[in-house]
Amino acid sequence: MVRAPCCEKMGLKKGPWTTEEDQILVSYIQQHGHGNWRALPKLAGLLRCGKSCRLRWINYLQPDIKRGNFTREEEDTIIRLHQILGNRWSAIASKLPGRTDNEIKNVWHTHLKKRLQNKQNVSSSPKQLPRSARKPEPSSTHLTAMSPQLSSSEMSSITQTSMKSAENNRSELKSQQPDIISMESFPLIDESFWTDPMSSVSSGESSESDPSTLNFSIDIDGSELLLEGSDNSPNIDGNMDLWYNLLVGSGDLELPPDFY
DNA sequence: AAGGGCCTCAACCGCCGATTG
DNA sequence: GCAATCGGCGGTTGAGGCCCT
Repeated sequence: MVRAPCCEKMGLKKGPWTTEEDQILVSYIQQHGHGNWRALPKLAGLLRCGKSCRLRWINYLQPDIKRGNFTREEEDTIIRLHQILGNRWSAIASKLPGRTDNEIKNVWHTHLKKRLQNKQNVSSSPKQLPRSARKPEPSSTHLTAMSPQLSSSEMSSITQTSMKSAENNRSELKSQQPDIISMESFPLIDESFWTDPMSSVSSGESSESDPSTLNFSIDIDGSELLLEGSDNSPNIDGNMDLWYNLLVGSGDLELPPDFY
């Protein structure tokens, strides 16, 4: 049974790719596609491992790769998505056509992280705390399941640094509050949400009970999810703008001046 | 001009979930 | 059901270029 042993690295080349290797890889994939990455280098006549070939193709040789500096808009998008998704580079990359996860990861670590840190330092003042001080987690977001309703203390436990941790938190909450919330009533927003035509967002409106609260309801495959932002919440500050811009795609809402 | 430190980014590493036999 | 591989992901590394003194 099973396949040939994996990672037979003996005799395989490492390090930077030559133009000859690039040409071999490109012409092979153009002719045959990349059915099996592990078998590809052998079939193409490359002394590389399949992983190396895959990486080279995805990050550099693919025809629709966009080279060159990131635009300000792209950088802003990365920052916003990172606030919500955390270090899920591939998910962020999927929202930036022509950009790869590796490229985005690099630009984050070399430029954007510093940019955020600098702006936070510059915007610090006795009357205005830095964002990091006002927000416990960089991407914390207040989510409310439309039905059933949760108390504010219950909601605060659904604060997360990424969608992945959000899933974990919901699992935790489910185990703690089995009668209050179910996974079915609190659907996960993942990558498919952003492109899934079944998902839709209604425009934001102030809560009737609390005018400082802004609600957005999202229909995900028939399940309604409410995003709730409140001035009273230390976690929501700024994030309603993020949600709104990302979900509704409006450029009208401006991020706070100290955001960057 | 030299060289030391910093920055950038392509590539590698190791892990994990999915898939396969 | 189990074991092994595959594909994909995020973290890390290091060579080379750039900048500053």
